Amino acid sequence: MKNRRPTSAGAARFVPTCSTRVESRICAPAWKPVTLRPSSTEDWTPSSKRASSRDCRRVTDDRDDNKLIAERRKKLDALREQGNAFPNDVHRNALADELHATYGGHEAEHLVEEDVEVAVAGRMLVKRVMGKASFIKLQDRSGQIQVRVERDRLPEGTYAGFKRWDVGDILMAGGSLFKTQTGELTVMADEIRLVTKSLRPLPEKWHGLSDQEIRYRQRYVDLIMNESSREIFLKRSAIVQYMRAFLDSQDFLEVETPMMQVTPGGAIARPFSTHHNALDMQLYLRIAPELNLKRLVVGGFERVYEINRNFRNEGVSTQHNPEFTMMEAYRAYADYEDWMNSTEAMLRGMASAVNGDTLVNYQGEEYDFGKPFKRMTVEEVILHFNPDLDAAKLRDRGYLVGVCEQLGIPVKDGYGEGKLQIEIFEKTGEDNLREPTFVTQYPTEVSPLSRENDDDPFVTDRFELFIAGREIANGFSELNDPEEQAARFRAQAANRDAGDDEAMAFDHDYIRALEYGMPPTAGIGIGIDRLVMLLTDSPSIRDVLLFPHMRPEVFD
RNA sequence: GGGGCGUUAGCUCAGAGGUAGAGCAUUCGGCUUUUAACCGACUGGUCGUAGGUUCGAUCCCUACACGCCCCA
Repeated sequence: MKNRRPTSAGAARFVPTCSTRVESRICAPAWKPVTLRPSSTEDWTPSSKRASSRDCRRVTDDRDDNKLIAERRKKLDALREQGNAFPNDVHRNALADELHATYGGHEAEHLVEEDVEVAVAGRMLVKRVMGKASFIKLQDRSGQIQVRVERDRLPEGTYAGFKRWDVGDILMAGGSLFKTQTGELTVMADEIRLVTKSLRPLPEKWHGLSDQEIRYRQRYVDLIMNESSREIFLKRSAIVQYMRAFLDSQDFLEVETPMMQVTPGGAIARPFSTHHNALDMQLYLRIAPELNLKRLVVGGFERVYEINRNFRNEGVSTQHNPEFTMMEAYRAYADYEDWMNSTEAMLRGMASAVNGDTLVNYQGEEYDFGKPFKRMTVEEVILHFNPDLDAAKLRDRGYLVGVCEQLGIPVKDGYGEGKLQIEIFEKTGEDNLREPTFVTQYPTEVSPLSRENDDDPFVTDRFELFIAGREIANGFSELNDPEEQAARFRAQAANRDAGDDEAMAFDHDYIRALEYGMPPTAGIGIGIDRLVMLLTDSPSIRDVLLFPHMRPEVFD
């Protein structure tokens, strides 16, 4: 494996730090159930301001001649005639799920006696008109609530207007709670407003939206229609929150380091380049934050971490997105074994917190995060999956070249024994590492930033964590000998001169920083996107990215 | 970069070398406790794009675009 922090791919940057109700502005730990306070800070102001002149602008768009949209535009035109078609004086005092939680268990008669007045708002996803009365369902960020709309309970003319509203429109309804004959908690509306007109029809109510391309390109439609998709991104947020809380509780400092770098470093990967006009210079988007984070350890921030985007100019696949999210953490006075232990503890706690179980089901397989993770060296993995190989010759270049040829692995002149081992490991081992497994003792040759093992300088004090055949984390004791690091950079530079455009550049300032002295330190990188895939049973990285990279859509 | 599959109404999907179909949605009518509400009537299409073969192509062929999957 190349010396990158998790090869994690893809990621979405949308990482809300607070999953509690926005209104309350109170963040709860992700792994605790979020409690919703009934009738909290959202008050409902039933007044509606009358239209100002600016609202009478007629905005028409004749680009789309779709009948369904044209019909809705006409309805919007009528709304503009009547006043402000896009009011912003709408307030609610209840969320759907909070009402179900609080009143769902109440007896129907009891509920009537209580006379609970609520104001709800959301997108109308169901509309059933039965003459002079109707049932609708509104969806807010918490869930759905049914509303009964009766002509004779509303001001004159309101019901006639309501009948012209469309599924997809955003409404506000005020009234008291009751239960229908089948026991469904429902709001009996004595006020109802069309708050925002929707011009585009939603997908069909039963099959929903299944077209993958539209789900990715128009994520907003996917989020409206597919609860499973909403759940993935809620869980993604909970995962990141758990990780932050885990690190914060151990006194780690969260930092942000540059995305734009003069010398991209910290990983072996192809960068994106860009140009700074005022300075007239080429800049690169970072491929990893590693070197900057270790500069901070030199500076005395002994425990730091960053959760942010990396960019790698490589292929796009179910496992790779050009920009992806990585957590990197560095801890002074610790070694790679400490990081294996805390990584294991963190993932165990995370699985319980996020999924309620240490058993993780992924694509038909089950992995128990509750059991101790396996630990094997690179050479042990190679021998385990290639039992015919001669253990005594695993560091014999000629022998390894022969093995590679047998396996159909192209061998380049510059490859040493370590690189050849890793090629064999990747070809025959990685996919088969299903149960959570720490693979240790990566060859020094492919680990230019890792500390050599004291007993065996052929390898470094480094590990990668594999789950379901995929690299989830990469960590090591950091190389803090500036002269050794300079020699490693020179070796990389030689590779670069030999035509390897992924090889690391010599970073003079990083060497200078190490020359001031970096305490013994160990670091880790965890690919957030792949972790989210694992914990949400998602087969493609695009499923866990809100806006995955796509070729541009053609609008004609 | 290579290979396979796909692209038909707003959505979910059928379809066959001879002027294009269903369900839902829309529109109109009916209906005051529905649950994919129901009943009746209507409407809706450059069949991804561009060429080619053919008397005739949405269907066959080629290229391209976009997507999904696999491989490098």
